[in-house]
Amino acid sequence: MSKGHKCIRSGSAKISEKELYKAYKIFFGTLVSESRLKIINLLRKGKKNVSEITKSLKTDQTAVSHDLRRLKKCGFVHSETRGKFRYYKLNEKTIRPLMDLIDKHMSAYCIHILRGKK
Amino acid sequence: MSKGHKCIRSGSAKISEKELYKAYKIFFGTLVSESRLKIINLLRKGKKNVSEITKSLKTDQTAVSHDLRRLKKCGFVHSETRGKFRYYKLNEKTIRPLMDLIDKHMSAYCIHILRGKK
DNA sequence: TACTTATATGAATCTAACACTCATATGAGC
DNA sequence: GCTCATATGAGTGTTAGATTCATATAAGTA
Repeated sequence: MSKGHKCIRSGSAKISEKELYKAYKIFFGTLVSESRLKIINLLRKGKKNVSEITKSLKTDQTAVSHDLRRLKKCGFVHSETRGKFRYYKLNEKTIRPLMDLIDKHMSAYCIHILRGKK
Repeated sequence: MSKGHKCIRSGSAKISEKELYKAYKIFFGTLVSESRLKIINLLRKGKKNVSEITKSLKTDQTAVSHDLRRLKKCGFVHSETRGKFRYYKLNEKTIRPLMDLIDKHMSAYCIHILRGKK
């Protein structure tokens, strides 16, 4: 069991360790973006459609759609279409508690992270 | 309160929104690295010194030290010196539960993240 | 003291991952 | 057919970061 390929179960599929790390990379890479983090923090307050997000962040619709696509791909958000609007909402099961933990961590380490080296 | 600069409290200091996002970026950027994730996952099993980590990951000591420095700066790990050895251990308060949540998330979304577009 | 082991740091280089933007597509409602 | 809402694709420039080398510090040991 500890020799050879390590495999991880994801849903019904088996994922190699290499693939898992690739997924991690995409997942966390999604969060290294001010605009996507702002979208997440906005959606923590409740569901919003694309126009609302665009207006709220004072940015451009195309950029928002690109960001939402990546957020959705990584499971940060879910979407729901109503007429010509598409509403996005936070993944309540994992992402909300995760962001709450991040807040907690940041309130303790933010200054440390920002201060130069060491 | 909602107009003008938003400020966040971190420990005893006040942090502007801009700085907060900078910290987020550094924090998550730390996780977009296979080697650092491997270190974290290794330390989830218990404390290890630098040589042990280096051996376990079959890599080079310099690289490990660089990674540990960043992990420490961001509050992922703490260290404790014993003689000429330095032991690193996971931050139990926030990072362990955070990684547990990530595991949970990954077990549901990993395949989705890996599959091409959409 | 000098030597070895353990760990950290600094600097330089090379590269890949993004953000951003433009142009366009799709699709709903009117 | 037109407008609004949203998505997609492709191209480009920028930058963060991985990696490596050379060296520093610091503890233990002979």
